[in-house]
Amino acid sequence: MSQPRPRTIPEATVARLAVYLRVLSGLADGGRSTVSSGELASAAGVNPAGLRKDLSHLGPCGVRGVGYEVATLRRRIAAVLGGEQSRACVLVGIGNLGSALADYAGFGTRGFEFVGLFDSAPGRVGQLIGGRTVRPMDDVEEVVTATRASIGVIATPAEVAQPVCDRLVAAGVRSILNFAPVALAAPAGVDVRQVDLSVELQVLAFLGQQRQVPAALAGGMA
Amino acid sequence: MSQPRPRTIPEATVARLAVYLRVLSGLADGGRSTVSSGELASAAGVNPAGLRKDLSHLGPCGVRGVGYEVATLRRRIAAVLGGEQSRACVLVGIGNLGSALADYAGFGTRGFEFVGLFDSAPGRVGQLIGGRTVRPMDDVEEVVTATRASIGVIATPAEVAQPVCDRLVAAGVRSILNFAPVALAAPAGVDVRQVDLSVELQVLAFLGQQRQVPAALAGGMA
DNA sequence: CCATGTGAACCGGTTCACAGCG
DNA sequence: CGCTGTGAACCGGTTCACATGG
Repeated sequence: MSQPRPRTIPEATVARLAVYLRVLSGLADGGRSTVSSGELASAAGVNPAGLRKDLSHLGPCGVRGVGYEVATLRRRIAAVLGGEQSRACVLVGIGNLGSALADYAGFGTRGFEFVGLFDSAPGRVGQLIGGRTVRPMDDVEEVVTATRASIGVIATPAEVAQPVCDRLVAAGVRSILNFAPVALAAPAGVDVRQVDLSVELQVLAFLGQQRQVPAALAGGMA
Repeated sequence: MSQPRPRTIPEATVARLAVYLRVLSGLADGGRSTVSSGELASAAGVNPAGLRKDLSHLGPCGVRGVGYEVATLRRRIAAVLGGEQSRACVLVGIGNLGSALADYAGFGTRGFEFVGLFDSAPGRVGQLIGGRTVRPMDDVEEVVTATRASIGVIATPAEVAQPVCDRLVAAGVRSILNFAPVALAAPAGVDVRQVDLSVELQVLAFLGQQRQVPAALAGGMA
């Protein structure tokens, strides 16, 4: 309400705040009332000093010599992430991945609501997924307009991702999470985030293979 | 075969190489024989200079004044990523997300083979997903040993992810891709990569909300 | 002449060490 | 005395501008 808003928060920090929020929710459910940076950091898989620096972006919110109050910190982070109000999302492409996303409870509990599931395959339309009925792609503009959905999730095959993106943007969507393996072009003012599952696996495999090579070289190089 | 191996490649570069590889495959299928850094960069969604720097880690592989030969570059990247040989993976947790992963063609075409799908729910065992039969969790050690699978993918609920991880590591898995929303602890020498779908959405929502605030402040601050 | 390849500045983020305070 | 909060060094990665060479 007033102006104790921190000017800006690094994107990397925002991503971790979301993780802390999840851990804090678990702690709160377990009845814990306070945590130290060390404990919270270890549960989140990060370095304690880094965690404290992350939290410093919200202004002081711990008690020196003691730690952080779970309930307070949780509320504080949720407020900064904008998690208090619910946000309407549409999801396009209800294949295996789309169904997984529609069903995933983690979204609902964080204030994201899928107000529309869309697919162009007649066979998919009408199916009930995560309590919602899949609608034909033709309805997408109407739903986006009616619900003022500002977030769109694309889980279609790569070939149709760009046209789907264009339609979403034209209908008023301002943020897009893309699971299709193509780089999407969108006008300025529209955020696009890319999640590429096979890239993750490829990086992992590379690191694994790297682990071997240096060991082998150690003998030959010295 | 010889030692023209670059000493080391930044992880961020490895991730992008995987993307370039996909784009190049598409270009090759389309019959293209050469590309410039600008064109390839735009298709991959990155900056041209950055792309050239990425490729420089493989040693010179373009023709000045012309561009890159699609087939050659493709083979070169595939070789560096180790994509020539097929790698055995096991996948634990065949819910919606697990099924999506098992079905995803993008893995197979990049040299990843799921040699075992596992779930502890008796109802899931025996199902046929992506051409493979789901096996009971009890078989996991046997399969990992027999196939020498070095990569494990976890798509279970958060509560069981850590014990599953422990079993995989004990059985010989050295790299783990974790989709469960918990930080996994693993011994040194085991790589763990975390993919958190709801975090991505949360970051996107935050950026979207940020877009509004500065605009509003502009009037009040001046 | 044009696009690659790269050295050098630049930037954001991470780590460290310690000052500050309950 | 312990844990938070933070300024300063540190590091990896990105961007830029230009030298290099077909």
